[in-house]
Amino acid sequence: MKKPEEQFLDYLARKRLKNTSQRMTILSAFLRQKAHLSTEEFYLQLRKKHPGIGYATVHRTLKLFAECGIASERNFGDGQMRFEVSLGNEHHDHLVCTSCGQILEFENQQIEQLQVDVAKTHNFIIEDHRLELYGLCSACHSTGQQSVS
Amino acid sequence: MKKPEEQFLDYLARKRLKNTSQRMTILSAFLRQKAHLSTEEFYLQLRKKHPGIGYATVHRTLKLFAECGIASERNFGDGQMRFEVSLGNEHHDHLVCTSCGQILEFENQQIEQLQVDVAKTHNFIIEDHRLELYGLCSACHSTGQQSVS
DNA sequence: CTATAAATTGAAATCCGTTTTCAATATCGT
DNA sequence: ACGATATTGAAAACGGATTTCAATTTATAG
Repeated sequence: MKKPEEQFLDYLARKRLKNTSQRMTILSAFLRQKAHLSTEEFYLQLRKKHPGIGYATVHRTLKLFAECGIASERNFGDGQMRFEVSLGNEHHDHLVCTSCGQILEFENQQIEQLQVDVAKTHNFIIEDHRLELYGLCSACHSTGQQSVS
Repeated sequence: MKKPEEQFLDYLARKRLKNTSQRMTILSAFLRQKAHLSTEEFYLQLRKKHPGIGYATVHRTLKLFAECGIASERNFGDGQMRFEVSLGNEHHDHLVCTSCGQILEFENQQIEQLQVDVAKTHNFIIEDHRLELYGLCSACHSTGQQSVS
């Protein structure tokens, strides 16, 4: 498995794009982050340490990460695009807490297989898929908490 | 099972909202439509027969349908909100063709059960979920068609 | 059947996240 | 170091969803 840094640099070289300090700063911050942050949230985090980097650059760089395969774009229906590290983090689906916003990942090979079966019966070729369960995470329902607002 | 018309009128009465000709026109057009239309697409269709009805009214009325349970909002990641008749159309997931845009529905009870199992192991209470398979429908891959553009 | 209060309507304006524009700056191959 | 080319940050533009507002329609009370 190639390292994300390497894969990104390869991609830049292949596309004749340039290696800039902003891109490297954003990459290392991105690889360090754990949560599924939106562009806005990520930008606000980054700005604390690197106030010089603009929102547009962050946005463009996250898109580059997605293009070169080290990140994947996610959309949990809240109107914000989110990015997660995908390289070295194999396919998984999500549990999204509607109370605290926490996003947990899970894998289930049986579900994956059943999806393939469904596709087969509809003569459909799967390119991608998404499965999200929305509800209350353990912490939120055990405290009786229903909402953060 | 209550009829959609009835359920909508009950909802209006309960909320002290008014029964207008626009709302009834939109309701009957909505119940008649088969595809998973976006607000914009639905509005353009409707306008052919009912040019007097404005986009804002269509939008507001579709939201009312969702509130009262006869429609459900869907988001297939293309940045458009879509509505489908949900009353009398039990839970199902979707196959979305990335070439022609067609949206097929399917149900799979085994997948549903596995989702419940996953939730249980994470001590998570499911309120809702979404499963979408993206790829090429039968028609699109059998003709070798890869894109409509 | 009015009169009146309240909800609705359509057009236009606003919102809000995403994406693009553009002039100044930085990078990279030579 | 030079010159061509890509990148940057700020601000503008974009696109779909939502709200505003004055005019109109509906429902209720008299």
